[in-house]
Amino acid sequence: MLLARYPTDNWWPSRSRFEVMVGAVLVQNTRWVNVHRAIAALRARRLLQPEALAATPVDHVGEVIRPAGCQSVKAARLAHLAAGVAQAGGLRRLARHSTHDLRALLRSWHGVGEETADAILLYGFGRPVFIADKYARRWLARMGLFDAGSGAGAYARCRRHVETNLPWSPGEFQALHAAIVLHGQQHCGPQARCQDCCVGDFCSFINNSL
DNA sequence: AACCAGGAGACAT
DNA sequence: ATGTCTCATGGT
Repeated sequence: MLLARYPTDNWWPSRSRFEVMVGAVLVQNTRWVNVHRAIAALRARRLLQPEALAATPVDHVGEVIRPAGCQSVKAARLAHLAAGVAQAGGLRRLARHSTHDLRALLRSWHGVGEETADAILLYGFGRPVFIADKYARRWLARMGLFDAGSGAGAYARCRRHVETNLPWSPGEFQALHAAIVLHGQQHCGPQARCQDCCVGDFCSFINNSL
């Protein structure tokens, strides 16, 4: 019924692991429609593979991904992604790491922060990870379920709290994240007070689980 | 016409 | 250790 209220079928459309990684960087502070255009442009030039991307001048990549915004910043970050994959020995080798080690490795790449790393872990590598992003922390706090505060470490504290109390499968965590973001975008923005929207099946279900 | 998006890093206090 | 600024395009 969580899926019934907030359908999450193609929340993160992708054809490959590396495409998820690229999308995770491109979507930073950006709407997905614009990311989709940039990814389509990359695909048209066959740049959705680490080797091809690494061999392409950063400025050219920036031109290709322009619809996603912040082109110079993101082009550099994509270059770091490609270089990181190569240095790690390829995607197959990457996938063999434990979730903890893989997170640390992704986080060591310039431009991959906490949320981007977890998005890659969850949607790219199918690991059971809770993305404790801005929407999730605000929603959990407003529901009175968990207030991670606003200081440093809030993200990790919130993520661990949910993961230790909600032993869900990767697919369920994927649906949960999508539902929280959709819920936040539609009913519960920064200025909205989040009232009636939080008393349905969805919220009570999560409420009972935490 | 301002304002902001499915963030992260640099920088000033 | 905690705020503020910047990146930049495209939609409201």
